[in-house]
Amino acid sequence: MEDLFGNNYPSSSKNLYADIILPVPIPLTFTYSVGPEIQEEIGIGYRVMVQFGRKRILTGIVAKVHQKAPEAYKAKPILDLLDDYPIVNALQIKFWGWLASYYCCHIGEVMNAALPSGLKLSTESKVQMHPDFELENPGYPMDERELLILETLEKKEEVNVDQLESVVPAKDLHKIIKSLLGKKAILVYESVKEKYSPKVEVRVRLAPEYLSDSNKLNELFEGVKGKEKQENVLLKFLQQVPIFKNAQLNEEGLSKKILTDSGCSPSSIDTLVKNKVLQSFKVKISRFALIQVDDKPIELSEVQKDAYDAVQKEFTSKATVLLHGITGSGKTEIYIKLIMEVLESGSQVLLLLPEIALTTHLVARLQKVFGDKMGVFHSKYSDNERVEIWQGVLSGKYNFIIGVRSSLFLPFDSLGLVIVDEEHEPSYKQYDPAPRFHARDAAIMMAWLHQAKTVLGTATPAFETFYNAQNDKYGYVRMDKRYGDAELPHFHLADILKDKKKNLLKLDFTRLMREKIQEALNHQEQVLIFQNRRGYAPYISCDECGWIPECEHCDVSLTYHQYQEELRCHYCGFKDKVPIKCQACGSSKITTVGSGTERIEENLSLLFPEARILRMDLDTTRSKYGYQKILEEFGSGNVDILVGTQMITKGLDFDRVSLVGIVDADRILFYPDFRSGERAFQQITQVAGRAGRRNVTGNVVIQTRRPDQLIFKQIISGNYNDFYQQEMGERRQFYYPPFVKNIKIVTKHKDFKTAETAAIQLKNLLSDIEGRKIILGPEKALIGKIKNLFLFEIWIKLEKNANTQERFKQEMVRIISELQGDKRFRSVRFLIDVDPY
DNA sequence: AGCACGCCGACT
DNA sequence: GTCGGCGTGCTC
Repeated sequence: MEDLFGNNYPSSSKNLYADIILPVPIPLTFTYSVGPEIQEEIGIGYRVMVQFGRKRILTGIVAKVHQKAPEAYKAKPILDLLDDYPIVNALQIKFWGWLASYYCCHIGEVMNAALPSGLKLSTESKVQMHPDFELENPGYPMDERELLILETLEKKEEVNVDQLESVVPAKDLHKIIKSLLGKKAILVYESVKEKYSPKVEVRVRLAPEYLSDSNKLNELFEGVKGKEKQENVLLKFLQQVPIFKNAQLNEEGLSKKILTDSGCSPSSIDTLVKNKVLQSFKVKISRFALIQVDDKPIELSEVQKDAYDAVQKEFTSKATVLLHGITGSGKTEIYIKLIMEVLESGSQVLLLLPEIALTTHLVARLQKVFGDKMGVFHSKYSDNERVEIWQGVLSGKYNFIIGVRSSLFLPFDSLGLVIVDEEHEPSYKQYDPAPRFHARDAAIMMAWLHQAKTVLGTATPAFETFYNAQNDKYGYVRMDKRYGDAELPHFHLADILKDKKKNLLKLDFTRLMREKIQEALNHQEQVLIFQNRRGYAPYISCDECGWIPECEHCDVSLTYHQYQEELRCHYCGFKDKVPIKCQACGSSKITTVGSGTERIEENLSLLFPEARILRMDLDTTRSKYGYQKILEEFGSGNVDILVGTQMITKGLDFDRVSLVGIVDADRILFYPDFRSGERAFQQITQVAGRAGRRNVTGNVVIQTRRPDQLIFKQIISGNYNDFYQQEMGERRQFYYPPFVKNIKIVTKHKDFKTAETAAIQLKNLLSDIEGRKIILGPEKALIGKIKNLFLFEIWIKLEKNANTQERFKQEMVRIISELQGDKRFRSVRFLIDVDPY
């Protein structure tokens, strides 16, 4: 409505408030008042700028709009509305709330994890001289440094705080600015700047008048006759953009870069633009190259078709289906078929993959099928790229996202299907920072919010998942035939101790392993060697007294890195020189103990000097494309042996691998954790799955000191169910998940005693909470000190009852915040990990 | 978390 | 005397 003076007021101005989620670790939303200018627009999911505390200006997300004025305080006003449309939808806000409550963290922490930092805003403090202030007549005495700043400000309109650091030392700057503020000599204000800058391309097109009138075009060519450069530009343009065939094409234009790349000079293009022959314009472009779509229909085999039908059938009664298909059974095709179906119905699809699987051929394969409708969300991408994917989901450009854990936070509004591939992967659980969520479980929740379906795919289901399938909570589809009927590999157990006694163990390799490798090499077949430990040697030790160098800040031994000739702590990055003498007894007999991938690689080159060997671990794949390079190299057949960590279990699908060797199975098996058996089964089965080809049976050699272990029999027979049954017996007996719900609490403090006391106190308080439970500890954590902070752990086992769990968590959070109020424990950090891994 | 306020020790 | 250490309290 317009008043007499032409001012515009919202028709129904009222007292409106908004609850804002702010990126701070406080378990609340904050109520701000909504000014009349933005009352019409504001809504859930919009970004706003607010002042928080005395100094800070933050970006927040509107969680709720209402008219209830807060009673205890006066709400501050929202400073600014940042968007024309909500950047986060209501389902996401619900999802955030669920994560915060289920995983016992603050909603601000969820917000921090969810939004790419390009969508949070950067506040840059700017300084300017106070309009009423006169340097000649200051009104207050000014010291020298204050005058320096004022002089700088007089020269320029506005200055960034950090620019003043050149005038006055940074550490004093704050004080001086504060003092100047007090003297009303300057103003400090925040200017908000979007960090996100879309990538733009400059394009040119022909001015429209030439399009409709062919005479004009002829005239044009007459006109440029003799002006060779310009003529060239026009010809190249028409060659690239055949406007005679399709006039529409002119609208899209042609990238200026294409013209300059084909030999046109930029200046001649500019001249044509200046003469209004060409028009120059800018378009936002995606950072991802378009890939040709392969429109061949995918063909499912009989087995795949059956499995696909079975999944669909399960979906009629269950929202979540476990697709239990052994390695090489062809789950990917089933995914593709399911995805296509959902996309055609107009819904969105999310495919989650573990980090390391995201650089493999699976992505390329899917990209071939889905082209640029598919967005890839990777953790190695820059923030700009993440924002682009975010906007792409928002605008509907991407209906299908394939990505890591954090792609769960993208602004989907109509998911129809979520697929969690390699569902058993422990890396789906986030530990640091909060929210400590499991992507598989969160995905199921997310799907539920959208009334969508979930497929959990794996060759070796997590016990929790299989348990749910057994109890009819999830649907279950099994595929136990390898694609193309490839045979399962032969397993061999090699006894490390026996060989050692007979002096047959050479450089970590048993005779059997060496023979099998030689055999494969003779047949020109490829070999994978698995060692789940990177670096050269895990530690060094004194032969005389057993002394082992340890980190000064952490409770771990230092790892020996041969390449840099140094000892390094994998927890805090501490580095030390390699000692020449034992610091305990003075002996100079210091040797390396154990083997990492680096040493295995070296050993192999000594044992098989003629073989071409490559190593794949965190150290050799650190660069953006390091991983792909190694895979390509191996795939090309120029490599005989690939040594690597977990990584080699993912995405390798090479026809020429006939042997898989596991250097030290015990390392996987005897990890002090109730899941070690499950994990060993998964890992060994996964690596073993890489062995074998269409018509030659593969071999798997497992080196161990305990070949009698039952688990090996079960792995070898591939009998997941037997293994599951037996392990579950133990889990039931000793109260482990899935029979109980686990919560781990870690106390962290620089003082050992304080960390311990806090944990003891907490345990006592927790014991009084109602409900059936077992509380273990506190115990010093496996690694008792990291970065000079001591760690204590409490493990809670709760009965399987949603109400008990809910109540327990609520009480627990209350107790912890009370405990933090105690001045002894003020600086103790309490980390809550629900469903720890 | 981050930031201010306030209360103590060791310096020009 | 003040600079700066960090313990304490609060943020709509």
